[in-house]
Amino acid sequence: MEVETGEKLEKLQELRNLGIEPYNGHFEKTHTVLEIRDREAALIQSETKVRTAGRLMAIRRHGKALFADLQDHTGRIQIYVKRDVLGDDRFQVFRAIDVGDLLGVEGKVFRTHAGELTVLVENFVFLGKCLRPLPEKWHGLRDVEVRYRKRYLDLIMNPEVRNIFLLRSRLIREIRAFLDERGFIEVETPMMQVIPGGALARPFKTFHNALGMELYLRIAPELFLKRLVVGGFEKVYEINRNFRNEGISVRHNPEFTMLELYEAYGNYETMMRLCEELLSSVVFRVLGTYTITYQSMAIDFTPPWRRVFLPEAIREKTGIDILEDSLEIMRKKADALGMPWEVHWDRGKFVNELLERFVQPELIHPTFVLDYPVEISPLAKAKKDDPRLAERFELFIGQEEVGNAYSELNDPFEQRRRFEEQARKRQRGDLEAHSIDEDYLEALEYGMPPTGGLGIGIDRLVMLLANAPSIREVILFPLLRPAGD
RNA sequence: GGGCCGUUAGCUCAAUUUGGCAGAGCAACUGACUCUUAAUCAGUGGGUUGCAGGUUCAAGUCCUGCACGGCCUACCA
Repeated sequence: MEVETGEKLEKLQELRNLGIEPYNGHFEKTHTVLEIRDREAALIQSETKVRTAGRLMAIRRHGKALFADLQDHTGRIQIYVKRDVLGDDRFQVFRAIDVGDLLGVEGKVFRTHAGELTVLVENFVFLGKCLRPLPEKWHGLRDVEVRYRKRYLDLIMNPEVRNIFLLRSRLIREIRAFLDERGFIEVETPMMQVIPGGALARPFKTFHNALGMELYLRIAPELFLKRLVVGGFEKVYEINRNFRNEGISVRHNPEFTMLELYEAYGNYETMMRLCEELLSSVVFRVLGTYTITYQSMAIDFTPPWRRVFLPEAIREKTGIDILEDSLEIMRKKADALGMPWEVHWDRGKFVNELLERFVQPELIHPTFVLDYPVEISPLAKAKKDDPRLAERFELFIGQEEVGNAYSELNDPFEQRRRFEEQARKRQRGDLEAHSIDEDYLEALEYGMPPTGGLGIGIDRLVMLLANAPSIREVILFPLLRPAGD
């Protein structure tokens, strides 16, 4: 162990000499810190002895007495330790107690002359030794790399970080409550898949030894959830991890959390209404308001939300008609706009680029973008009045894509044609193109009802609500390279 | 993948434009102190300046390479 723990090890021995086994403590709480604060008046009046436990975050020694700050998962409270109250022997123990140690205390609650709510310690149980110094008490832990690598220290030291993850937990709980109330069933589908499908992305590959076969970590649960719709689960959802073998950025972590839900007899219109209701009500329940500020953008979740038609929006911004213009014309117009393009871009790629560059920056308030080209929507139903477009929308909030939904393609013949088109792209070297999934096609052949499906990126939603500039601030353990020495 | 920036004590940070004995606060340790709360007062210890080379009489500082991280960009739905 390192040098600075040497003194702490001596204290560990000192505790043992005083008859305390530092790692054998047991203690049952009667109150959390928050409960003590909430019930202060009654506790003081009835002179109730509370039992609470936590980590010592500061110690202020005063000779024959000391004050300390005890932190649990609900907050901090001051404790007051007096030799008068504990007696000489037990007060001695506090000579060997450090900031960072875990302690259970029992005593009456009172207010000091300075007005600080305090537990007067009459009994205590030592619950664990901290052998390393905690980061600085005032500035906390700032080093971003250390914060991510040692998230436990980040959580101990920085309450605003703890709050982000509490917010994340509440958000997910509210989403579940909303869907459960509406009769959705939560399910879990495979993370390890033989054919990674349901999205256009590169997968992680792994290997099953006993079966002697390659497997992929899922890039989406979509095709399995739709198999369940075939099976008669008419309303299903899954909140779980997806894995995509792509770049890391402030908006991308290789593993990230998605909500996907499917509703039989729905379509993208019903998904739009559901999405609007779900997110606006969940935001309101978690934050108590419909309006937030994200990175200096004022965002209003009050429904109804704006709807923008993608071909129209692009035409307005660029003069490009993504349906009528040939690739050649689109390239010329892009040149005129000063937008760089590449030879291998097809129409779908062009649309994405145009959307991102010219439309997306204006999508601050929640906005549905509708009418995506079918080429980039291989699992979505085409529109009846214009088969070049899919019954699909994406949801943008704060300039970020947060959701994606469509009327699910349930025609097995058409789905096969779409897969075959994707396979051609794949053969041409597009590693993100979808693979042909025969097993899924077979499921469709048994008949899938008309169905609406919706996916929502949970991490990005948490970023918005927590005003977090990086996805790493909302993922407890974001992926980092191993630390070098 | 490319560009820019960063890495100094356990933590937060200093270290003259233009190389000259590596410092402070917190934490730790010793002592005083029974209402303090960034407690206070007196004292003490603590560094392979991310790693490896190079230039120089002399490198935290200049140069090269590497590692890790951050931001931008690219890739990416």
